Amino acid sequence: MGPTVRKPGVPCCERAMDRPAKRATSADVARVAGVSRTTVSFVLNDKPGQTIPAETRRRVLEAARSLAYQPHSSARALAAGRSDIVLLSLPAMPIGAGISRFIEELATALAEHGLTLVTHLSGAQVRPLPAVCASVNASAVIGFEPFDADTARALHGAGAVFVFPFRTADADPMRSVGRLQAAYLIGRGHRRIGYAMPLSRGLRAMAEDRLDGAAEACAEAGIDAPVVASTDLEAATAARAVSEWTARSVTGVCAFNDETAIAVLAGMRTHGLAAPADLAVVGMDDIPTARLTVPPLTTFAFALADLSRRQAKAIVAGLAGGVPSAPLAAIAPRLVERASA
Amino acid sequence: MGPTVRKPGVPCCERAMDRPAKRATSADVARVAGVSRTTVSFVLNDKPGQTIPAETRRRVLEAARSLAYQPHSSARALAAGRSDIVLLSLPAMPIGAGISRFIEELATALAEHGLTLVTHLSGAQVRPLPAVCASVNASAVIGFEPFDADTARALHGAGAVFVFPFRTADADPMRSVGRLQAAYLIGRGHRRIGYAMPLSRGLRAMAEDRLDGAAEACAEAGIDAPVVASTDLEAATAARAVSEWTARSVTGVCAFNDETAIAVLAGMRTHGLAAPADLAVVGMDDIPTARLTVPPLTTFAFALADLSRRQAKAIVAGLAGGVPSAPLAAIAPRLVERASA
DNA sequence: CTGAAAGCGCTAACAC
DNA sequence: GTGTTAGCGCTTTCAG
Repeated sequence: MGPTVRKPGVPCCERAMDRPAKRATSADVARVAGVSRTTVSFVLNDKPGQTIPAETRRRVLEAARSLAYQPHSSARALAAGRSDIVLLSLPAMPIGAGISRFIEELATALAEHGLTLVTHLSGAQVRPLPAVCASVNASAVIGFEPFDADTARALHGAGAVFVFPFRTADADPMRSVGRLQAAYLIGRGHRRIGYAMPLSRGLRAMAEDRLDGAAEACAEAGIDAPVVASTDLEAATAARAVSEWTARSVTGVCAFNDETAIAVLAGMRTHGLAAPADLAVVGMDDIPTARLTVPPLTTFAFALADLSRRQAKAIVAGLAGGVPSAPLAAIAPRLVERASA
Repeated sequence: MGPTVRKPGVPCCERAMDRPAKRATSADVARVAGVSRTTVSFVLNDKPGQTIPAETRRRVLEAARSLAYQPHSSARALAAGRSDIVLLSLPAMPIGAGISRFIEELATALAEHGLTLVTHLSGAQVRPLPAVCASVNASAVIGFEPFDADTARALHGAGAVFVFPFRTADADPMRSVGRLQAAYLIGRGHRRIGYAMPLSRGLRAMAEDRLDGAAEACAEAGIDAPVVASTDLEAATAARAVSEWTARSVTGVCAFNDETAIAVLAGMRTHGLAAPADLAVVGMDDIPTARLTVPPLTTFAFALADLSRRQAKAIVAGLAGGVPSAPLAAIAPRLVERASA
């Protein structure tokens, strides 16, 4: 391939500077500003209840800037007894634009309160969450999936002050997606519902919850529980699932998520079936490519935008010793109606 | 929706225990084991060159376990002058199964060396990387995208010892994807290549690099530079791009990534065109749904698996003061041949 | 209003 | 081999 011309100024694989460039400490700032470290600490954190002369303030700020002073987070955490880190644990599932956006907004909202969000992709092999939490010294950890009792205990033990799974006592977002999907289908006159489970083990627990929700909706409508069939993201496998459904006269299927739904669509294609006439399918997530299928996928999506604000608020309140706000429970997916159901 | 039955033992929105459950310190362990803190530190980190009696070791370990001792990471980082945190900066793009897997493996490889990986989704609004780096006190930061000089400098200033963008001096993986895509098409006899750019601003820089690679391949083959058309993930927009290509007698198009490729396929459909006969399209990433399109998408994918091992190795070496290993450069996407080109 | 002093929990020279 | 002793950089009472 040969050496290519590099854009100037773009370092590639850089080592530390020869002399590790000792970071300026708060003592340095104090010296330059001609005040004590205490004063520096006060103005930099603008401690309430302190009345520092404007001139002194200015000098300190000026000194800090000129030295490119960056408080040492570990030292601060050690002294203050708490870090400004919030850890977000993400399940092993594709992170689409929706979730990215949620994360971005959550990070922004948290940043406004001086908190830093980092994420940890949980996975089978990876370090357990409590260990990561301890490593980064997180003050709070947020989970997309509920934590089991052991994990929660360990998290507390590792110093995490609060734990905020999305699932709350009042409502289970996972359940509600299944519920909403099934209810939508039932509302369109379907009396025999199918459920497309992912074959992937990692998604199992979440899928089971969603299925439960769908089953609840069926029960309430007085129809049979969903006919469950599993599939991976392979047309052939999905085709088999489709056979099961048609054989049992299912007319509408809730897919675990959009990817699964797209697989179902592909499976239908190999049978020469078309949605929604032959079989209606509804997905979940509204992934970017959901509108590019034939027919465009009817799906649901979490309104992640305001969720992020609420989560941020709850965490800040929690860290401040308050009680997490109740509205956290009121998270429901919204319908994105297209043409597949 | 009504109250639903909760699985027992699954906490929902948990506050810290009433009494914050003072974590055991190394002094506690020392007391219980009847030794000094130094000894505790030695056995717990099993410091090389120390020869501690097996019996003492056992007592210390036992005491640590019984107290559920967890070293305080901030204190450790402060004293040792370096944390065990590696920060991975991810661009604002969908994280598919491939990247997830890469991250998981990277985390595992790093964990084997006592390092903890956390990730940060970079985005427009979000806190700048150096700030996050400082907050978590990362020892190293890895980027999927290259860092500009300012960022790199700031990163060092924030205490990050090493910076390892994937792009190296010898080879540019981004460029090479464009190159490979175009070369593949050229190899199949196409003499007039199109390039599908994403409309999304965030992807722009990456896309430009890939396009450069494609242009290089064209130049080397002695054919015209790619005909560039932009599209978002909407069939109508993509259809317009397709018109541009067909109007300029393009017969094969390289798409920025699979999602863009799928959009192109959708755009072709609205024109009644079929791949690869009317227009060949090749994607990049091998996203899960790439095999579910009609026709299944021919695409490329990074062999992330061994990349992760090499990155981990390089980082460990770098942290130990060594020189990052050269083979980092040799990262090339592999072809996933299906039917769209 | 500002400074002195005491740690936060841990590591690492250096003695014993 | 193990304990003693300094700090790491910062926050935070408590005097001045």
